[in-house]
Amino acid sequence: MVKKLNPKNIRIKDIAKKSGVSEGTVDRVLHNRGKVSVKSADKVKRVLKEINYTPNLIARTLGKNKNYRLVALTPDPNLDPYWQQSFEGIKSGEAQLVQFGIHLDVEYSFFDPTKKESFQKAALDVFHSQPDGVLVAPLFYYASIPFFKELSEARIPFILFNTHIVEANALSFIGQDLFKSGNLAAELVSIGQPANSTFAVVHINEDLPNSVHLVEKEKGFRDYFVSRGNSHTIKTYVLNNTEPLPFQDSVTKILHDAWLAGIFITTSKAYLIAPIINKINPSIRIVGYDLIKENMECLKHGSMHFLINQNPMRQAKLGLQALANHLLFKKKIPPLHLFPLEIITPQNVSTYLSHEGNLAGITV
Amino acid sequence: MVKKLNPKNIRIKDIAKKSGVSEGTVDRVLHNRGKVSVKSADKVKRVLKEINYTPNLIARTLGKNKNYRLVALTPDPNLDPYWQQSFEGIKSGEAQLVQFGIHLDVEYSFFDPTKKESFQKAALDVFHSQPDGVLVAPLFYYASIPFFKELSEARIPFILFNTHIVEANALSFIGQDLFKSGNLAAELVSIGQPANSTFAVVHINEDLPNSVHLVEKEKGFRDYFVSRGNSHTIKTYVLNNTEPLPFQDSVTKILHDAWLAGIFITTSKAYLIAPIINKINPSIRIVGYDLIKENMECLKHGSMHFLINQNPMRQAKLGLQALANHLLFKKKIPPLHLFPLEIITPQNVSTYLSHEGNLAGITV
DNA sequence: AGGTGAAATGTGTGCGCACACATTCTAAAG
DNA sequence: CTTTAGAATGTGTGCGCACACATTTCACCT
Repeated sequence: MVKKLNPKNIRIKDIAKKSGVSEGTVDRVLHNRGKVSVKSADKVKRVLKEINYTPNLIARTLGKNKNYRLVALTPDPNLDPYWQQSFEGIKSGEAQLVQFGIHLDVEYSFFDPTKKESFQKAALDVFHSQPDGVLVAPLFYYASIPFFKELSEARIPFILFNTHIVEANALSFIGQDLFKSGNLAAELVSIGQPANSTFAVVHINEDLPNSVHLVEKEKGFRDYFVSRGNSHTIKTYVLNNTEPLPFQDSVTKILHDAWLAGIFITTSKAYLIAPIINKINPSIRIVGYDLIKENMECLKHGSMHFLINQNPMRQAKLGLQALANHLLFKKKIPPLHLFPLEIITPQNVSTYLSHEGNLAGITV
Repeated sequence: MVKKLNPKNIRIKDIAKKSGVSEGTVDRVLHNRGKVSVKSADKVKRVLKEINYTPNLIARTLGKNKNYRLVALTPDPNLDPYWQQSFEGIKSGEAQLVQFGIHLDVEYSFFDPTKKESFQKAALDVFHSQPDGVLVAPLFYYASIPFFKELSEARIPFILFNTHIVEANALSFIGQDLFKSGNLAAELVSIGQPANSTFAVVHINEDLPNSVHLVEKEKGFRDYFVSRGNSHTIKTYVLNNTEPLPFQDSVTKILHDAWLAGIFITTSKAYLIAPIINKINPSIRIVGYDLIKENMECLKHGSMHFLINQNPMRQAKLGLQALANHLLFKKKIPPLHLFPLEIITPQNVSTYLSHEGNLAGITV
């Protein structure tokens, strides 16, 4: 095997030697710890400028014998398979970090994704426990703003995922551009469809005006047709009661309302609608969200045609890793990490499944 | 900040204490270095069984003062934008590893992707340099088999990407399932199209019988229609001369041959065809491969409708990281890492672009 | 000149592992 | 009973960094 001593990497020791001071002084300059004379600081800075020092991130974490305590503030995974996947993503990120000797104390604070008050209570708990970092899916705009203000003031770093709240001033947002997501849904629902078709946007089981993310998707959906001067008709429906019988009734009513060419469901609950629709009129194209087991069944059976994958698992996993990168490796975190809008069809769904999980490496 | 001493992680030292032997003995047992009495070995093994020891991968690399020399055997990036992206992926992987203090000597051996002999020569060079690991895109089946045999015998680990050669007995393959890729292309080209349509498969600028990957895609394409008992007609064309004039001629001939509803181009060269077709008959749907600049232009202008992203950048990056995981971290590498088949449309193409590159973390 | 305190600077240690090397044990030979 | 090779076992060191702590420097005062 061909091997040779590594000549490349520059250590603090090298900088110290080059600038004629001790390692301690270099360390103080590098970290702005003060207690350095102007003269010494200059010497070190000059050397730093001429060579390109990149600290060894691995060595940096070595001496860390402290445990960071992080809290994930997300909807209760037991209430929704979507959030179940998100939960698994955090677990998976945790496990990966353990492999590298990084033991995080990850705690959870769950809330009911349909209840604003539940979120508020959970957020309060999180703040009182004063963690070292927070990963949060801020589903409720107004309820979350004061929480973020508190965190900021307490200098507790936090990362948003799933729903972007720009004013939060978070360390980073990880998720998708929901407006573009709506654009894409519109494209998928209308490909190969005749002019003058009618499409429906259906929101299921949510407090629509308070749910920015759903509104954003619909905006994108409508924008697609408007900006292309298309002659299609778009209708919006909100379904709240998901009890089987009244639900079936409302779905049937939608179909009687107009002859639809396609339906766009803005949540991961498309599987509740698809089979009903399909029985009545199998030619209606249905576009939904997420690789939930039930949705994939519909894809396979042909009662649903497209899914847009929000990849909650990877979002959460990345969120946790970003927090670790920030706290332990002191890496710079990009403030925005937008995921691609993944299109799932009956033909490629299987390739997304085998791919989830087995992410074995050293990178995002 | 809430912190506390880490109680969790078990070190070699702990195992040594628990089993009443020294760290050295534990180390010898862990790595099968021999020179351990049966009695001691048993004591250690018993402890190992009861506790779940996971070595700290970071600490493992710390003492490594050797440089591993890796060689990437890929088509010349200057000859093709697709391979340019692959090249960038390797570079990016390298940079990421440097951040963690891992300095790899990555060398390159390029070949002409259209010339078998060029591959053979480059492969020979690689073998003679006796690297510590190889990352290779084995475009030519028969030419690569003896190369892999040599590597195996010399116990040089190698990873395949882009094209899978099962018999190679590689450490791992990273890429896509090309048969399924053909399935997907068929689905995309036929969605919303009337029954009894005619579709064309077009191979561009390749030695078809020698190019397993293209044949596999066509098989998948045809299989889709056959297995669904569809009444469509499929035609195959091979275009070799890409000089503007004769090329335009052959494309026009294809269109005169039959009234086509859609065309599937099996390489990343769809951009050569799309504008020509679009001018003659803009209703023909075109499905191609890869986020090459030229292809994306066609998407935006509407002369192309779907791309399947093979993600050469991430394939190559993962390949390099897998090699590092194997050599440095001694992680187990999954023998097959199949990428999802990503569907690109005019509406989601931008989300794939911003996403490339800014992969900042500690994981795949 | 000697003393003093704060500022500046330097030194030492540990993180967990791999591996080189030193030491101890054991059994057979003398 | 001693010697000795060879096996078995134990100890020490370095990787690069962060941080605690020890030491030096120096201006200023008595």
